[in-house]
Amino acid sequence: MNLDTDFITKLRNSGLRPTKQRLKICKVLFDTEKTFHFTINDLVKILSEKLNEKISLATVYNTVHAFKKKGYLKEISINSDKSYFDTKTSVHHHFYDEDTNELIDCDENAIDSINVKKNITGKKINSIEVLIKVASDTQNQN
Amino acid sequence: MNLDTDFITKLRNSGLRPTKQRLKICKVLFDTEKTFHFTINDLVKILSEKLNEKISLATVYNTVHAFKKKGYLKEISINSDKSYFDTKTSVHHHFYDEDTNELIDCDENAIDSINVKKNITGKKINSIEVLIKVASDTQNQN
DNA sequence: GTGTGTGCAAAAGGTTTGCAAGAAA
DNA sequence: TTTCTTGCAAACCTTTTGCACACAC
Repeated sequence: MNLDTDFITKLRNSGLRPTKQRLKICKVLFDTEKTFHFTINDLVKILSEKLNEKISLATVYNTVHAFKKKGYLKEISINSDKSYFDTKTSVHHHFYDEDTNELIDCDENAIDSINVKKNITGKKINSIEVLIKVASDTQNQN
Repeated sequence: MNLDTDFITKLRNSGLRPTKQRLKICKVLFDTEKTFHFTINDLVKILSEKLNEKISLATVYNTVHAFKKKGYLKEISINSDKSYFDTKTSVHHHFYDEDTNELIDCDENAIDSINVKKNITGKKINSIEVLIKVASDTQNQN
């Protein structure tokens, strides 16, 4: 498979040196047909537990932020104390399951495009994102 | 003015003892015709600088969380390292000014009601909130 | 070789917790 | 007097930083 070569090219093209660590992280994040959500902690865990790769925390942070800056990752806002990242970088909406704290992509056509009739003066809209909070139908809320 | 009495009643009705500290915090948060956004740090600053009230951090956290639990405050999600709270507790949308990190309420009728055509099976929708990120029109992005 | 990237440990925020002292009921 | 609340400091967790060493070019 030529994935490694692809990643090397990808990194080089964006001015990032294709180091061993970055390639490992690429493999975890982009070597899959599916996009997914993760926290830095998730990523470190996957690297160390599943791949037995111990990449230092600082390097993981550096890499994730570098990838975000290059547009390979997106940071997502949910009520939380930590940052979530998304390997799907296009603008899209999310469900947030309050029972499980899971973040789920919303089908592209499940929500009609949103028309903002009144914007802030002198500002341009960079993104419009919807967060739909859901919870179990039967369970009581507290 | 009977605001103190109002707050005392409000607190008592929700099972919270109307302590000196909680009443001071009530005054800052609810003794105004306007709703507003704040972080815990903002609140501590207002209390200490403007009102010269030094309420311990732990107490402010306790109180804000108690108020949130009782539905007097709402926590808002934006890409950030700290929690924002909102004294307007009804479901509504926000602009987030990426230049200034300011959170601005969106006019109620600036966005049409959103129709979610496909929900997660077995879950009920608790809220649908839109975050519109804006930035200066002239400024370059990086 | 030069400059960039990595790894470690320490530091820095924001938030939570444990516990003794104080206030409300 | 019993229970809830406060305040302080320490603990915690996520994220950032400084610096020496290592690697990519």
